[in-house]
Amino acid sequence: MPRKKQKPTIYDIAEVSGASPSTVSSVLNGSWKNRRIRADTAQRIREIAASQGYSANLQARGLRKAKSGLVGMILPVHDNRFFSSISQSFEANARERDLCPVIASTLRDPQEEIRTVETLISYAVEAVFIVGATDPEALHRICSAANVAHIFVDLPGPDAPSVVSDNIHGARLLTQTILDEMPADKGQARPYFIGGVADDYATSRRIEAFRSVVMETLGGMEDDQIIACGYAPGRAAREIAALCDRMGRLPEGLFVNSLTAFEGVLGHFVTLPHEAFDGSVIGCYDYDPFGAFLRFPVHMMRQNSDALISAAFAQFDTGDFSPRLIMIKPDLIAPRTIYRGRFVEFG
Amino acid sequence: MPRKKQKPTIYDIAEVSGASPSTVSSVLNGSWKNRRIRADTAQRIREIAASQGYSANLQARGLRKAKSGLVGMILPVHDNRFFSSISQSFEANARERDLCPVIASTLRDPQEEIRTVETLISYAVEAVFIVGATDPEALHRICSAANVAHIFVDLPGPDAPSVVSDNIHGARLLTQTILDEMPADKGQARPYFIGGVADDYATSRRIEAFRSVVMETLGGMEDDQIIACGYAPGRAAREIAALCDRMGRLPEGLFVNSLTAFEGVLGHFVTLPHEAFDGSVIGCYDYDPFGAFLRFPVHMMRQNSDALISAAFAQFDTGDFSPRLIMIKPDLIAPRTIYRGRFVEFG
DNA sequence: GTCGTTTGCACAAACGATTGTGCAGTTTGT
DNA sequence: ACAAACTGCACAATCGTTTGTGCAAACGAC
Repeated sequence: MPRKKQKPTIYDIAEVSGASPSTVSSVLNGSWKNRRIRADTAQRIREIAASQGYSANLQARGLRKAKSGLVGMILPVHDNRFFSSISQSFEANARERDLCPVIASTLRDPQEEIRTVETLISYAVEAVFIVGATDPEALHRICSAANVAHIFVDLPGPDAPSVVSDNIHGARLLTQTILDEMPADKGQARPYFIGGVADDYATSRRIEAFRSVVMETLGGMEDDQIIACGYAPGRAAREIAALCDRMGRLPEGLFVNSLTAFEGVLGHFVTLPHEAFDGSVIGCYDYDPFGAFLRFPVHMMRQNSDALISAAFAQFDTGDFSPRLIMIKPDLIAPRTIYRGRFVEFG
Repeated sequence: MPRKKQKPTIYDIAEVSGASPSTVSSVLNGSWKNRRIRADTAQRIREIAASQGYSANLQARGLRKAKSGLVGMILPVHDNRFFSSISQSFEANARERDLCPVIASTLRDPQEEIRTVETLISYAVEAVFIVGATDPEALHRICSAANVAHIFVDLPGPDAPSVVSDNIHGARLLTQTILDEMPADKGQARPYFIGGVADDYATSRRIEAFRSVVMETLGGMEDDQIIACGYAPGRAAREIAALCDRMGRLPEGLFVNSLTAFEGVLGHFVTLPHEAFDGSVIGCYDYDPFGAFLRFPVHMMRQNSDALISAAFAQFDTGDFSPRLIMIKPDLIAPRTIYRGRFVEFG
């Protein structure tokens, strides 16, 4: 019932105010000083616009300026601790720059990634942030053919800035922590790495870091200490069970390479008596607060999603989209089980 | 290096093909049959468009058609299990309808909600889905002033369709389950409700349901069995500690009204000996899989985010935006602790 | 051979903004 | 008092689509 039915345009305001559409436009978008519009004219127009409930049609503006005010991001899924945290940072950063964030999940489907990026480009987004892409090359080709700025996050891509987690640093730190906390007699210790796919970008780096720290610290390591059995919990559960079986106990150190693998590991751990954990140090690359509810302490690496996105936007701000690799260190989260060493009370 | 520099337009295609822009347009958007374009002309144009890497400028199209192909959703935060799951469903539903989802989080800030909805409207979104709004009235006014379809989700709003979780049903079911599982002698039992804010939309309904089931089943209930102490874990921890202190044991039944309250409750529970849980049944309204890692079983209600969003889109599809309240039943998740009754092994 | 139909497309006007340019009137400089 | 400079705005083109309308040529019926 208010006004006619459609949103007022600058033409409506122009008519009411007696000014021309161009004057109205420049007043309303702030360019009126350069256009030498009288201050009181501007004020009058602004009042009329407000009273009519005017707001710019951003599609028209976008069409004219060949910019949309939109900034796109694609990621594998929303319902995941890491990615939803990425989304949250992305929003904040986009809004700080007066951009409207458009976040799309592509379910790790290369075709869907391509379609989605094409759609974003058709909306003339000012940049595309590509998080955890499965086919970075294809996306890069599309974006650069359309001359659209793009930045890879979490997984590096070709010929464009990439902001990734510093897996080497993180894995070295976690491994070092595990080794440090291990019982005194480290001579014969055989720490294990479990989970992940060996030629994944992230996993391969972590394995490398794990191996080098173990070699440096313990002086030796064998290949069977790496169990890259994928991400499925069930598989990890079987592998850890088999391992414990062979060793007759838990390994002195265990580097679990993902939450899902950790879930599997836990599935086996619950079958073990409490003392089983006494001589072991557990670390998990990736973070979930439920770690605080476990009966034994876990060192966890939390990927710094905030820093990843902030760094990506910082790069965006520079306007320089030449290739480079920016590493963000993840955070080591100290064990924080709420069972705080009172296990004995539970017996 | 490919082509000139900018994306080709229908004019470019027109020039190459020798057809007029309008012909190209109608071919490329599918309206060519009604316009009596020869099939082979259409085919030729389509091939040229493909070879030039044409894709429509969606801003221009949106401007012309006064529709954008965008559909907006606002929600409090991304990094939350429930809301990120909502996002995931929203995406899927939007894409099914060939709409591009724009999801924005507003951090429970009424001003931000308003600004965001205004922005979405300026982009001519085809509808706004409003999830968990803090100021539904204001948002309704804005949308209806701009004549934009909107649907409230999770928290009802005025004068528009609302799809909400069936709190009454869920809370009745959870309460009933707790009471059923309680030890045989229910005569003197005093189940408790803890967490939430009593005049919240959801909490008030849940309290009402809890109360009525308790009255029906046990024949009586006192006001102090409702401890609506808010959502902060710390507060819940203190309240449950004080309660246990007064009673000298855990209550026979406990209805925990949110994950955060549950976190607080757990903080106290870890100080209790294992036998303390023997005579108690715990339920939590809201779901987190970490429940599977606890030493005692927990009945959890999972809000059905998929069903909520699907129902909202179903309503959207009808094109009928008159007020109505659609209730979605949440799911009761059976206890599934991975400690599967082997507690004794841990002593 | 004439007169309606149909076919196949081109023309041009929108959509709502932005922005380069033009042009009266007023002010300033001398 | 006359040119130069400045003020304050209006005009019109433009961004890339969509879509109502117009108009020749081909076709059909008689």
